[in-house]
Amino acid sequence: MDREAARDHVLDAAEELFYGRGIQAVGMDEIRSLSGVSLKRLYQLFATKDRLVEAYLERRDLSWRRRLAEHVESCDDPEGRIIAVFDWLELWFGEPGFRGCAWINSYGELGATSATVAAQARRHKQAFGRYLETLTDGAHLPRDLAGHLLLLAEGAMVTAGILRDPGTAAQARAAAGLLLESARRTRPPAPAG
Amino acid sequence: MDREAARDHVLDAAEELFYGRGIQAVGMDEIRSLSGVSLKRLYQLFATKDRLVEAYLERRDLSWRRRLAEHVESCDDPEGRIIAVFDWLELWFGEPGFRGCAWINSYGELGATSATVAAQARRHKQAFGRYLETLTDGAHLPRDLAGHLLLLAEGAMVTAGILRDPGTAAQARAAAGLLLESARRTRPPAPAG
DNA sequence: GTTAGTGGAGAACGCTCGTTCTCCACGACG
DNA sequence: CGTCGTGGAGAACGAGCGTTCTCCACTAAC
Repeated sequence: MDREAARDHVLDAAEELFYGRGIQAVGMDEIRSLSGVSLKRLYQLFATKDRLVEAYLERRDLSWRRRLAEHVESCDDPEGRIIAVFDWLELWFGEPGFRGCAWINSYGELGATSATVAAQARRHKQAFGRYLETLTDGAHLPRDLAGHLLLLAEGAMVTAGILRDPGTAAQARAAAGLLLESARRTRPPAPAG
Repeated sequence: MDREAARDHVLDAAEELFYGRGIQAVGMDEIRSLSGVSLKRLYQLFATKDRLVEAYLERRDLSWRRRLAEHVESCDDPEGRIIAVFDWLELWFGEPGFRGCAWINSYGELGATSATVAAQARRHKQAFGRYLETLTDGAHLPRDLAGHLLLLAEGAMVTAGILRDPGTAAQARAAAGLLLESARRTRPPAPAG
């Protein structure tokens, strides 16, 4: 197994275990068992557990935002794209093993003791917020709306994780629709032609 | 120091440390140091650390909901009470040492490994949700609104904790105002008299 | 065939921490 | 005055875990 493949296996195992059970609850031995990569090699790839955690959050950030963007961009209507964010949340919440947002959970676990984890959570949420702004910009709607949608989406992630209520995403989408409608009223679309 | 006073001191220390730094990051020795209660006595009051965590979350649940209710009930207007929830969030977010919601953080840390903590987080959020329903009921507004407000409030707690943006509560209040307005439009207040 | 190098398996080390134990000071009672 | 019980301080124990080390099998070059 070459270096890249080993790295991927380790990160796959880390993501499954850290996300599913929490970071502190998972030992390096378990990462080894699940990844099939020896402890020696593991420490050659990631010098410390902290580094592995960092790489896990980093890789998940890229894939999470890519998956969201791919779903949203399958919709052509600018306002429809905004709603599509919440459709995607619903898909995500329904995935087996869903356990809330990895960054919210990591922040709760390590935000107070690890500046790195706190910064990664902050960056991830800022990136998500900026993405929502590109969507409201694209629909010629005020950026305030993006901020409101961010709060709704974050609340939905938390609530879906803790309450395990499958209706949470639909609730969030409904609220997003109402906010979008309010925003449209204050700034109607530019006249066609 | 009698049993009750010792118990209070221990819970005060536990709340300060667990909330401020995370549960797993704080050892029983530190609880002893800060509370001034000997380890022996501490274990007489709480047989295990798990029990202490349980008692911490339990007591904080009661005080958090009481503080919220006291602020909300200082307002007489039924719709004003709904907005007052978000005013109180702003006060809370501004308190020194604010670090997000204790239950969201605990759930992120221990939700996957402790059924007790997961259940306490769930109960706390359900109680908050029911409280919001009493407020929408009181204003003769649909319960859907309460669900939407819950998501906004949860999102605000998470975002304020992670992003440390002091404008978060105001954003949430503005969004709540828009949702309230939408809801009022669909179900106008009963005619006076 | 011998040897040097690589990598795997897992034992070992050192630290942290939850929990228990030891020892001692002190006050109450005979 | 002696002794017994209570409670405090903190040492000690045992488990878990991050990290390192040891040992060995295997391969390739000469």
